[in-house]
Formats: sequence, C-alpha cells, structure tokens
Amino acid sequence: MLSNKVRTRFAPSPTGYMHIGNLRTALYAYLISKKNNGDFILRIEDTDQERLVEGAIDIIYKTLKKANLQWDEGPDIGGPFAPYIQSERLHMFKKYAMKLIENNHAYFCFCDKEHLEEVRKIQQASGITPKYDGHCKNLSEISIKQNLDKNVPFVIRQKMPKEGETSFHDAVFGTITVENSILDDQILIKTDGMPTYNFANVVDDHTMGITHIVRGNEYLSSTPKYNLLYEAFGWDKPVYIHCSPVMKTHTEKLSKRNGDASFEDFIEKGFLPEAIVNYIVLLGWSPKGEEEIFTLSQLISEFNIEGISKSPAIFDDKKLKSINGEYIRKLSLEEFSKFATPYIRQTCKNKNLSIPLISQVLQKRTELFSDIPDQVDFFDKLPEYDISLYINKKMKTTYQSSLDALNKIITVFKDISNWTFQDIHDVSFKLIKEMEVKNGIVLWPIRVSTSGKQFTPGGGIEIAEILGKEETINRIKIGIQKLSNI
RNA sequence: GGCCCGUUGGUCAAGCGGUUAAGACACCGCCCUUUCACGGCGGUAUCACGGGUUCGAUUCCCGUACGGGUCACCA
Repeated sequence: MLSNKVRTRFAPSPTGYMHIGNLRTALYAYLISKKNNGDFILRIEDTDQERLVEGAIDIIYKTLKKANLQWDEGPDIGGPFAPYIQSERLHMFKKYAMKLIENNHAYFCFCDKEHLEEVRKIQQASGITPKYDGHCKNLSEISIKQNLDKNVPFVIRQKMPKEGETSFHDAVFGTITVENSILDDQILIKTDGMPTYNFANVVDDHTMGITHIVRGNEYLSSTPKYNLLYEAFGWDKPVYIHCSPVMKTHTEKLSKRNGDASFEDFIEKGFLPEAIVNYIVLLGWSPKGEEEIFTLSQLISEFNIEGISKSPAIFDDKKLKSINGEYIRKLSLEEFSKFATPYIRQTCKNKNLSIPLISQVLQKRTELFSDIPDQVDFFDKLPEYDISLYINKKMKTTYQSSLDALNKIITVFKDISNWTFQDIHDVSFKLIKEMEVKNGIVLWPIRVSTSGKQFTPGGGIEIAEILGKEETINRIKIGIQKLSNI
C-alpha cells in the first residue's frame, strides 16, 4: 500500500518554541521527501507530559506554515496512519514488545529501582560505564510466571547481542560501527506499560512507513540500538540522515533558552520567512552550483543529501541579514510598502507623508524592517543638527557656499507650482547650470537642511518631494538662519 | 572516563591524490553617485598539529590536540 514512496517525518516534542536548528531539520526532511515526490509527515511526540508546554503544538503548526513546509499527514489533517500524536498511540506498543519477547530479542525485567541504582553506583565507583547487569536476562519461565502472577512491576528490555559488532550506514556520516558489548539492554516498555521514546520512535517510524529518517546527530550513538530493533522485527531499515547541529559559538549549540534563536523572534525582528528558510538551508548544506538564493520549489529540485555537511555550522546573523536584504529588494514596491508601513509609522506619524514615496526611497536600503524607524524619523520633525554637517570635503561645500546655494534654491523652489520630483529636479539642475557649479554644491545643502542628518534614505530632491513644498521651504529657511548666524 | 563523530579564511563553505585551494557573507580599496545604500570592479585572509603511504598529499592511513555528541523507567 505504500509502494516505494519516499516518506520522511518531522517529529518534534511540544516543549517550547521552534528554534532555527529544529526548523532546519524539518526543512531537510521536507525537501528530501518532496524531491522524490514523497510524503512529509508531522508527528507530535508528546509522551513527556512533564515537559509539555501549553501552546507549543500551535507554534509548531504556525512555524511550519509560515515557512511553507506543508505536511501531507499530521494530527490536524489526519492521514492513513492516524493518530499522529504519540500520546494517542501508546496502547499499540506493548504488543510489539511482546513479539520481541517471543522471538528472544527482549525480556521481562523485574529489578526495582533500588537494585539498579546500587548496581550503577558500584559500576561508577569502579570506573565502568553504567549498564544494566543482566540480572533478569535469563530468568526461568517459571520465575517469570511467578512474578507476573504476583503482579511484580516489570519493564521490558531489549536483549542486546553480547559479542560482535553492529554497523549501520548513514547517508551523511557513512558507515559507523560499534562493539555490541557496549550496548545497554535498554528499556522498551516502562513499569507503567508505556513505551520509552526509543522504542516508540522506532515502532512509529516503521508503522508509518517512514523510509528516510532525518534527525539531529545526537541520535547517532543510539542508532545501532534502533537498527537492532529493526532487525529483531525483521523490518526494512530506513535510510538515516543525521545532521550536525547549528551552533551559536564553536562550543555552544543554538539553544531554546536564547530568545533570538527562535523562528518567531526573527519574524518579529523583521526577517522574511523565505529569507530565513533560504539561509538555514545553507547552514550545513551546500548547493552544487554557485547560486545560493533559492525559492522553496527551487530548493526541492536543488537539494541533495550529498551536499549535507558533517561538521557543525555556526549561525551567522550577518549573512542572514544580507540574504534578507536580497529578498526585500526582490519584493514589488507594493509588497515592500505593505511590510514596511507599520515600521515607517513608528516614527513617521504624519499622515500627509506619502508611504509609497518613502517606500521607494527605502527599499534598496533596507536589510531588516526593524531598521526602518530610525531611518525615517526626520520626516516628522527636523532634528537638532550641527551646522558642521554643511561642510563636506568631497562635495567641496563650505558654510558660505551652502548659504549661498540655499538662498538661491529657496527662491526657485517658491516658484514651483507643481511639487513633483520632476519639477524639483528640473529647477534644481537649472540653477546648478546657471551657477556653473558641481551638483553637490547645491544638492548637498538641500539634503542637510531638509533632513538634519548625515545619512538619509534618498537625496535632497527625494526628501523635498516627500516633505512637501511648505515643509521643505521651512526647513531650508532654518538652514539659512543657522548659517547666517556664524 | 568509555564509545561515536567532527576540524579548509572571522563565518557559511567547494574540493573527493597533481587546482594560481571556487563561491557567498563580513572587512578594506576603487568606480558609479546629491549622502547612505544598491550596482560594478579589485584586494586581505584558510587546509589544527605530528608521523606515515605515495613520484606527489587539503584529499588516504595512524597518532596528538581541540571541539561536539552519547552513556536514564527524558524525549
């Protein structure tokens, strides 16, 4: 019924918000399935009731949706292997464990916690890696039955081979081999009858027909145990794709504790979801060619497992910013305007100022929407500024040349009846020509007097257009006054 | 500590026995230009270390160092 379809899953625990590393794992899983016309499954692993965080599932939904990683099966939309919430599947695991007892790959263990604790202490004291001592491994059928009849609490443990070694192949890390002797007889079913994560995960993945397992490489060490489980059941093993973590520094992982690591926070800071997705796909994966800006559908065809890197990648928000800038520049003016308006309005409250004009001047200069308010604050109110701004070495402006230029420009500006960029531009350049000076001699003082700033989005003519005739002339007057007082 | 994994410029990284060791971000310079930005051009900077193997190692092998992961009735 599954044919040979590639099926991947993203299986987060709802223990908080999604951080960038998590999202990257989801993205890789998504891309691998879609590249092969396969299915991407969302499964919520919520068996740890203690760490459960209210609303976390919604954040997972919202984040994946914003990132445009649409799942084909999941708790909200169902699917042929429902339920997709692990806590609703808990009843099915014990029978699988019983199968393993039957075929001698698992056994009942009646050891109590005190005994285990004691064994562990002794092992630690003698410098041995703590491991189950195998006390119940070879209990006779009779004593097992007696214990069961007496309702002695039990767990079910996986029976690991004593000798030899186990190898598995990982698509990123290659073949990894471990000695069986170091493998612990891990618990499959807990005293309460519930599966451990390790067991539930394997059974769920198999019963849901997952063919490619994409996950963080913290699972690399437990994969041999998983593989032994697949073998014990006689199931086909999946393709493993372990991904190295996204780091904050060389020694620290990106952590949930750190606020700026969450996808939502980045959105709030003014990053576009597409830009974030584009950046994180590059953290630990490298495309074949030289292009690195990709839409999601381009990624589906470009992405390849061979390009996934083994070493951890440090998150670099400078690069994220730069990619965000690329995405912002690619927006249409209307789209940009829509995104930018709330940011513009933070410091530009004057409703007479034209949002389209401001947007136009802003778009090429915006890498991050949250940088906008500081850039446009001078439109509402001319800031206090020092007249030294009028002196610009490269423009060859002086106090005197600026005063002179402003006095002349104010008279021609006053005569403009149609206050448009074109008209402001034309009269300005006509004046420049008449004065036989370099553009900057006239244009620089216009920009300074209308903005009061050293750097502005747009030049003097754009600013004048945005401010309107009256305000422009007022500001130039102020400039003239300042320069006259020397 | 045992076991597993990793290590190419400041960051992401290409490379898969012979290369002037790509590219991107950042940085610096120049050009364009009414500032800034955009755009264009150019530049600085990298194979962790030590042994092998080989005619030849960034590439293969073995150590060392550094870093990460993992060793639960957590997920």
